[in-house]
Amino acid sequence: MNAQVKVPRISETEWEVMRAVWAGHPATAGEIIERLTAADPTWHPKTAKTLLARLVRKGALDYEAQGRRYVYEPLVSERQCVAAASESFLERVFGGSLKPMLAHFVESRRLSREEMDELRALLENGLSKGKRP
Amino acid sequence: MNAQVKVPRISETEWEVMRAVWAGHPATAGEIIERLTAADPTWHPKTAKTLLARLVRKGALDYEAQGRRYVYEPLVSERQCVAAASESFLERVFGGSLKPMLAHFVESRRLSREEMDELRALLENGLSKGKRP
DNA sequence: GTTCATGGACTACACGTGTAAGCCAATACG
DNA sequence: CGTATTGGCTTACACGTGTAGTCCATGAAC
Repeated sequence: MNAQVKVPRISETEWEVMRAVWAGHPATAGEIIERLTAADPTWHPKTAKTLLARLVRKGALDYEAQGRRYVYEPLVSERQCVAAASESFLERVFGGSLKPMLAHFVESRRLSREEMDELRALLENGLSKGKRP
Repeated sequence: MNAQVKVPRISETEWEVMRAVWAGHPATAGEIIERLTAADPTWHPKTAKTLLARLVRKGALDYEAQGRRYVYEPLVSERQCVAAASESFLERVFGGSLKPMLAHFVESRRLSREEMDELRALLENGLSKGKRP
């Protein structure tokens, strides 16, 4: 189940579209556009359509004709894309060093008491349990 | 010292150049190119020069003529750029939610016991010392 | 059935980015 | 001093990206 498919490069704006698709699929262009405009009313339907087409061409999405309209489906999982983007970011901005990166985030943003606790718990578990659901 | 200067958008490749500059400045183009090729021999001097010029135009670097050559100096600090890039990444990939992001990294990469401890310490301090002006 | 609206395909276009080459002036070398 | 070299300035060019508009077919509304 881990075919390690090559994740295409997803641009900034394309990420928004992908997230709209991941939010629930299969989904028609209309539904996706609805989600996009809900989050940000400045989205232009035509723009969204162009992005959808590009994502299909890139191999990030697939579609299936359903009558006169398409239903889109992701070909790459959010996990995969998140992993790829994170890796790239880590490399580019922190030269690949994880600790400075984590330090930066923990420092830069105030975490609530709860978040800290949860994160701490995550640290504990990550070591002892290392299990992947 | 915190003029909060607008950080220009630094592209992937430009990051490499900036890091070479941050590594020690002022530095001549020659020195910078040396550092770049040291890290990655495929760097072409002309390409590096183009990038330097672009970074100057963008306002990320400044230079001062020193005889027939320039010495470059960053106009934006690594801290600033790291912060900006991190913010953008966090927004794009994790919708701005810090915790899932941290969770992802803690999960995805195996941290050594020491790193975990350090990170945990960081969490403790972050809270107890939370000096927020 | 004719018309309008909806949805997809194709086209447009400027700016960013990666990757250099060509040109020109000053300097170092002989 | 003349020449080769070095370093900067200008130009090139293809592909990616953000942002749409136009064209065309099909289904919905009358």
